[in-house]
Amino acid sequence: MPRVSQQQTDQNRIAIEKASARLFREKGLHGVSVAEVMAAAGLTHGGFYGHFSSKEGLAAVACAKAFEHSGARWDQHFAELPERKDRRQAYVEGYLSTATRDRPGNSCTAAALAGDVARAGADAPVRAAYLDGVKSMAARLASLQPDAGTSEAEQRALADVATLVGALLLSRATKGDPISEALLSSARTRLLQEGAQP
Amino acid sequence: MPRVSQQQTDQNRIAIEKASARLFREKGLHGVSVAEVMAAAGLTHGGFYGHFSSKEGLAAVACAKAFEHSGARWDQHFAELPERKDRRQAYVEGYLSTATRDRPGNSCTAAALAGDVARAGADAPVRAAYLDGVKSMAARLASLQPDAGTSEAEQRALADVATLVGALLLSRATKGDPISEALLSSARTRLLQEGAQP
DNA sequence: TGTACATCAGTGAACGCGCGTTCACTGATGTAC
DNA sequence: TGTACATCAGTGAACGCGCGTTCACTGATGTAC
Repeated sequence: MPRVSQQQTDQNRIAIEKASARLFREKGLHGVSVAEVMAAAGLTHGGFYGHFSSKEGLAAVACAKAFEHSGARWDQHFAELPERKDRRQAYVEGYLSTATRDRPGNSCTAAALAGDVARAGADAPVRAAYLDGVKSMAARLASLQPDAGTSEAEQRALADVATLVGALLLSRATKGDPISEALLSSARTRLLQEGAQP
Repeated sequence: MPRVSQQQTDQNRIAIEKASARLFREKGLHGVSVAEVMAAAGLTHGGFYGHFSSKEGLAAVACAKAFEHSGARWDQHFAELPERKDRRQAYVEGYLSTATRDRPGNSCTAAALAGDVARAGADAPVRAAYLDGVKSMAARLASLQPDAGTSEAEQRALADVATLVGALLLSRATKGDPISEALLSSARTRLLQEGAQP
């Protein structure tokens, strides 16, 4: 069943992006094969290079889409929470939950890909997408600071990002031991105390 | 030149462990081949299975050794710093430095392997070694709290670990952009402020 | 609107390559006398 | 102490496998008339 309508082609591309955004977060950039991504999108592997120039290229797109999707979800959620303090609490508690820990394919891209991107070459396309994503996450957290708009708020937001990402990753890596939950809870405590201060 | 003395055999095993402890941290558990590890130890790949039952088995040993080595280095360093506050400051500043960021093969194992271990199966041998390592790192941080010995100190130590690991990983993943240094510096600020409190 | 045909999205076999692991072999080591 | 020989650590070729990527092919799509 070759040659498919333009509309179907677009849908297929979106399906590839969606599947890879999930699978790369779940299994890592080198833990998923092109064939696996294509199968998850309901296609066969040969058609991949009609949509993307390489697996590396897809990684960059998938990373960007994953960040965008999470960001949009938070924006929607925040629309229902007018108070800045409620937003911050919802963000921190949602992020540092066992539900988030147990669904890496569907949650924070910064945490899921940190290790892989840290090792990616300086010219790897995924680095730029990841950098953008981290910046937008930091900007979101800065906007949730009581003194949002100041450079102190930006600074504190960066420390928040580090604490969130570190706690989530360590919690995943130690899952099965009580320390996994303890890491989430102690980071939650620190961040919500921190948020109460100027 | 086959059959080597017992002493040489032991040295070879140590060389394999040392090389893998560095390479796994540098390139990830799946980013280094058995042949690469053996070559770095000055051997050929075939002899590997005389020392270890599998690559997975080596990963567990290498992870444990990497944690032990770092721990021992800090213990030595702390011997010269009698004051708890100086120790904490030295630890935080040493950890959150660009030198540490730029030498992943030689620094924090918890940060270097977090992503890989988070994705490793529940029965992967490396998980237990990693868990032990994180616990000993948390214990070290707890001993540096002003109220060391209390459960609050333990809690705070876990949040410290999360912040350290997150900041280092994100700093590596965003290297090349000023945010990389900003992440280190803002985490440093938070942790040293935090240390000043009860 | 209907028809003829060029286009091209997707298929699946094939490629070259590197991987983890196995194994027959080698010859210095270490032991038994 | 010296000799004969069994042991076994390390070698390097080979295995089967899965990967990223290529490509000849297919036949519905979309266009030109």
